[in-house]
Amino acid sequence: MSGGRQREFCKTQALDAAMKVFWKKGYIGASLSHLTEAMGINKPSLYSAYGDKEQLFVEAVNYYLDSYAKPYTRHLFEDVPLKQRIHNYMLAVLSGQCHDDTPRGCFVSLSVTEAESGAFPDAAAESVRHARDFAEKSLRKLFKQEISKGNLDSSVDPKSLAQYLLLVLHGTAAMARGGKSKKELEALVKTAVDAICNQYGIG
Amino acid sequence: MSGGRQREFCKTQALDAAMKVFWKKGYIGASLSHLTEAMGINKPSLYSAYGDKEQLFVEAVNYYLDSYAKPYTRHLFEDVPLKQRIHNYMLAVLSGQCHDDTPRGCFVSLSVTEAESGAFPDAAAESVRHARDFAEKSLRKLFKQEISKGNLDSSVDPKSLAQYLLLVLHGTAAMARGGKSKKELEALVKTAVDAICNQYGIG
DNA sequence: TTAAATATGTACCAATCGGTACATTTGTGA
DNA sequence: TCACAAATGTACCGATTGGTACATATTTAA
Repeated sequence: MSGGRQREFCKTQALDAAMKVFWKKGYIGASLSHLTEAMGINKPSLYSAYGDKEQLFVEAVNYYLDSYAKPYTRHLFEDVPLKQRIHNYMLAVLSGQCHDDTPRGCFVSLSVTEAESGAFPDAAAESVRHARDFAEKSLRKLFKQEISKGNLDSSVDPKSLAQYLLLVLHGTAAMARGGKSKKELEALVKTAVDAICNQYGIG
Repeated sequence: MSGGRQREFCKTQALDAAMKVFWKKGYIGASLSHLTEAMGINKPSLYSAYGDKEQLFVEAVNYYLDSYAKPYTRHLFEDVPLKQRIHNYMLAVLSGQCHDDTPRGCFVSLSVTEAESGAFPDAAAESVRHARDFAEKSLRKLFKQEISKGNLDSSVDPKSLAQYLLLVLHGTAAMARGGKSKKELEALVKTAVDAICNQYGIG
């Protein structure tokens, strides 16, 4: 056991607060003043607990992936028809993009965009790419699985179908961020899922 | 006629350069150093010609709308079948999102997202909203027109159809920004347009 | 009780931010 | 040629940025 004064804040709770600041303001727009205020700590505590701004951001992205994004994928593997699983998944993600307790839109989609500004440190950009790829892998895994089970026609390209759904989710993320209501976006998602399922014969 | 020394740079050309900097780096990320360097002028010249950073941004958004975004809409009203018009329009916008001479993605979609960070001046946010609404209005106008012409079933909601297409374009903007190839995005757009046209009986 | 270890709070650092004062240069109209 | 108007270049402003030195407070191990 190591000696010394014990930390007066919960690292995970503070990380959650920091993540929301990054989500709201972006990496560049989130100043240390914003971060420390939201986390309820001061700068030396932040640097001793997380390293620096970039490492804090990387931890925030990983935390977001584990605590917010990953749980959505359970909808993809439940015991209901494929189309309904897709629908449930899409609506769950959308719900996260429109939640009252978090900023609007998708933290990862936003960060992918910001990472292209040039003012993004390497490790931060890498963590964002990793988070982005997670959803696509889950969807591709699902569709390959369904093809081998015979629930999905083998002429369907798992990659294309996955990318189409991600295209829609990037779209809802941008529109949610822009203020479009959850109800309108739900209708759009329903249209998009219906259209692609009819196209690919997913019943 | 007013006397005085004459400007040594072209206002439109400098504005084009400034727009690309905002497009690449965002409003907050585009510092005056970046801007003046790209524009080839110094700060006092910038302030005397455009006012301040915010007014320069507003002019940049308006310039982008007139010179880049609006010309795409001509595809919507040409003398070819409706589905092909939609397809041509979507591919033209996509092409602008993947052009080598400009940053990737859509300047407006990006700015709408950034405007929600809270650190966005009012006039800047307003000009971005105005630019965003332009595309939707064009599409809704088209579909209303096509319904009254009998080329589109009257059960189709012009607003929903327009929003679906914008959803797709916000999606391609995010994915183009994230590095997805133009070829892959073209295939996705084709899939999305085919799917919605089949759904709505647009031949 | 004491030494080492860790956390916290204050007060600071150089660099950069958006923006401007001022002297200089270059032009127009009389 | 002269007075005035406008653009440019330099050099600066206060505020904020990410980051840290250092003194103090609190803990464990000896």
